[in-house]
Amino acid sequence: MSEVRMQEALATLKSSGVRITPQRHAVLEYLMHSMNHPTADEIYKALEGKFPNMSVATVYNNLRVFLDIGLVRELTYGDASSRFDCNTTDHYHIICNSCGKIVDFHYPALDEVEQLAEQVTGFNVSHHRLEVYGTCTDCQNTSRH
Amino acid sequence: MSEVRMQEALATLKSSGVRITPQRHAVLEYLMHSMNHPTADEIYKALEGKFPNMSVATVYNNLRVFLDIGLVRELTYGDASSRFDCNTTDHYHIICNSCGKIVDFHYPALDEVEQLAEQVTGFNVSHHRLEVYGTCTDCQNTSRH
DNA sequence: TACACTATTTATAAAGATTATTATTTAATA
DNA sequence: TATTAAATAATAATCTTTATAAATAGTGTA
Repeated sequence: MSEVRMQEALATLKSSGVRITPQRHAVLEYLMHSMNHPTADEIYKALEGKFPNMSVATVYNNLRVFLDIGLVRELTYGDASSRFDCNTTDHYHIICNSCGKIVDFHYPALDEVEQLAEQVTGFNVSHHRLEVYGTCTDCQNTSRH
Repeated sequence: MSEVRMQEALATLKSSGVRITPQRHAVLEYLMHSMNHPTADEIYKALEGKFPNMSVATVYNNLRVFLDIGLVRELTYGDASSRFDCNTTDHYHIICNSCGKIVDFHYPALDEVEQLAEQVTGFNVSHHRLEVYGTCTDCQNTSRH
């Protein structure tokens, strides 16, 4: 979104010894300005005009790099494509059963659940994921006809 | 697990107009007696001895049937294979980062989260999913060397 | 029990997402 | 500018799941 975050991200990449290629820059920029958690293919198609020769593998490679450095998060849902989220602050997602739209929402991190799970199972807990499902306002309206 | 549950499941199938074929019976039985949320491929391989000519599609077809009737739940994790859980009572899963083992644990359903998400986003919430990740006791021990 | 009807199975191909491979190109640094 | 390791492009391969069509087999009925 903001130019500041983009500059910070570029600095993080540089300090990690990652080269800033035009394709890499474009993928990162698209992610930063995107509000809808795009898939790898959506990114690929969006940049097709600017980079007619770009390979899908390049998109995946760069997403992997960003993941490793912690610039983006991967959202995986079953057999469908992964989606990528450059907002790495603490938040959860609510997903529309009808159109698949993903919306962010905030909620105090569920530390209790982690603690209870740890006690009951003996696991050494690292993190958790939570998604809420439902029907978004748009789909509620269209189905009202 | 118990014979009673198996009989109930068969009755549910019959009353839904679903035929009880040997393959279907075997897949259901394997799921019922399985404690580790198997993948479609694991079920397929496990029944290979008994049904040398069985097709993978048959396993998927039957799992789909069981899903539709509500006898099993599908657990999807990114690009890896889906896993199937015949325990349809309210519970969550904790997953080992190291070996992938899935263990059940109970926790009061997170109604508050659903309510808050509904208020904040305007969605009409249907359900949620939550998974906790960590290292299981076995993997904690083996890594201690 | 035999028949008929339709669901189910099998075998195979196909789709779709992601990864692997390798030759070519290019960014960063001296 | 030259060098070198990293990144890209093009392609093939892998893996899970679904689609298709012909063959098989359950189940109700005569």
